[in-house]
Amino acid sequence: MSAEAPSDETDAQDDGFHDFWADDVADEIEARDPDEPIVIKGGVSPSGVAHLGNFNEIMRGYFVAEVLRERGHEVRQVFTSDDKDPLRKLPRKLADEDGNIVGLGEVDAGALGRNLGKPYTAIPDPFGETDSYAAHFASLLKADADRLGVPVEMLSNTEMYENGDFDPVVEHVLENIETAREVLSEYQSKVDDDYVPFNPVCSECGKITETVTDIDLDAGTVEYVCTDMTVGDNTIDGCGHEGTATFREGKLPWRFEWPGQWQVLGVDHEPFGKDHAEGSWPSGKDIAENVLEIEPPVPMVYEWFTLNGEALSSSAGNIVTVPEMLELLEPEVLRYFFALNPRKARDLDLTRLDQLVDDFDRFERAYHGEVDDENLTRFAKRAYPFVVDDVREDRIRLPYTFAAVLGMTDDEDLRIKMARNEGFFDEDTPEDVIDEALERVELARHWAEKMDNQYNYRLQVELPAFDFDADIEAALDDLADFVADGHDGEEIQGEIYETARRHDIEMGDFFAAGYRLFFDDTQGPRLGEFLGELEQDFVVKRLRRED
RNA sequence: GGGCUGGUAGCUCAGUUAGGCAGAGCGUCUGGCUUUUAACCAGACGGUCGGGGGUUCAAGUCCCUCCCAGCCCGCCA
Repeated sequence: MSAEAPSDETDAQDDGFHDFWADDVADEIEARDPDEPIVIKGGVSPSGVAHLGNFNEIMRGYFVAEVLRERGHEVRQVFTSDDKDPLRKLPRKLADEDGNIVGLGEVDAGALGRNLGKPYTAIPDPFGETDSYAAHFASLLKADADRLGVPVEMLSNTEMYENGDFDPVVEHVLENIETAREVLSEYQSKVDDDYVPFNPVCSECGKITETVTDIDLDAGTVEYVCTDMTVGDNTIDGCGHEGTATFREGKLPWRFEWPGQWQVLGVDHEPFGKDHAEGSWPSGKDIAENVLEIEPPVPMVYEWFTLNGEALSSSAGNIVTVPEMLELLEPEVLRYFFALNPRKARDLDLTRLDQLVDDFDRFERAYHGEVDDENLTRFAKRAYPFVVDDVREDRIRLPYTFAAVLGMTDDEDLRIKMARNEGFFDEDTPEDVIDEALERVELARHWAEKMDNQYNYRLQVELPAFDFDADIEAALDDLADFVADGHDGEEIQGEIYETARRHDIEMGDFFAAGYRLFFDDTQGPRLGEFLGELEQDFVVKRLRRED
């Protein structure tokens, strides 16, 4: 993704106020005079499903990364999978390698249950495709990032421990354990004089343990006992094994691990959700500054969005994945969604996706200077090049709902003709532009089907149930005769009006009768032209209400 | 109970930094395109900017207070 700097975007920069939030964050990062490459991180713990909510972590950082790249910096965007964390409870839903969401019943749940307490990287992939549960999850996220055109480097925490990347951090924290305890105890009441900020992996049962009995800094090892671990209301049994672990055979508690990642990776910026704003961030910042003695990254808190008015929840099934979204809209529309102000809690209402797409189209027109809205135009001038891969003027965007209407037929020529009739294409519109514009039809069609809304027109193969007045029936018979004589769609359309007038029936009632017969609905596409495209015998029989 | 972030038209949202006429799109309604629906054109309707108070010549914007929502304030991440 490359982006040219719009030439008319200047004055705002002088006084520290920008039209695109990513510029504000970029300013803050630049103000610290960071080493190149600038590192922007995101991260999650592998859970059951990689859903769209996780993409805040990736997309928010992405826009900042792109802004910095445009300003001439080298930027490395990384995403850590916190995959040395133990599996604490069984997920209720999982996503398979294609992003389809499946219940636990469809995988070997028993195998998962036996692995409670073990690091995600030590648990087999429930789908048997990749090396581990963690690898499965990471590959889903990576694939989704690719789909959205975001170059992000996936990093495994487990590997970072194995490589020894964390050795200096673990060593430093254990060396300064008094300070570490003191700082963290401000945030966690559990921290006392016995607290050891290191959790070894039990060499016997493979679970993460919490009881360290001795530290040997010279040898770089700790002694531990594999005791029970309390997780919420449940207890994960320890095996009682007493052993020795190196700094690579365990992990830091997350409150230390997060700042540890900042240190190891040299993180300059990290966006995080509102849940971290009050708990983890203050402690992470404090630990970074006063235990690790590093500068914490520039933070950015983003609001969560809701889906169809409810919080995202994989257990409640209220989630959507990137592949699912990309069946309904273009990647750039999804990118646009994440380019909007992160501080606003938004609702992603799938029933009103047309609204989101309309907003995007308007945003795009604003970039091209075609919208009389100063605020929107300023935002679009700056942000659009980061949202759309390939900035061009010749694109034609069919309104989403109109594209949905075109989706009632699979006949591409009919789609083109209808779009032409509505003025979206003219005689000079190049074929590839038309083809590109029509790509939206499949998306909008999926949406209409999935939502089963008013745009979900289906030609009825069987004669629907109906109840017409005698004069309407007579008018339908007349119209049938007209069609039987052989006329094109435009003529049929005209004749519908003529017939209705002749029989002195309400235009709306007559159209409603037509939509009932062909779509079993009260509305539909422009009827005459549509009938003109269907097989004549079929239309005649249907108008005569014959099976 | 304390803290953080939000609350602007029926819906989705700009505008809040740095006080200066309450805005857009969609929806709705009316009319138009000598043709219903979709689209398009014109117009209209639509507001206690969450409530109240304060500062100011002037407040959606600043201050105080209250209400509502989400999150954090055990553990974990």
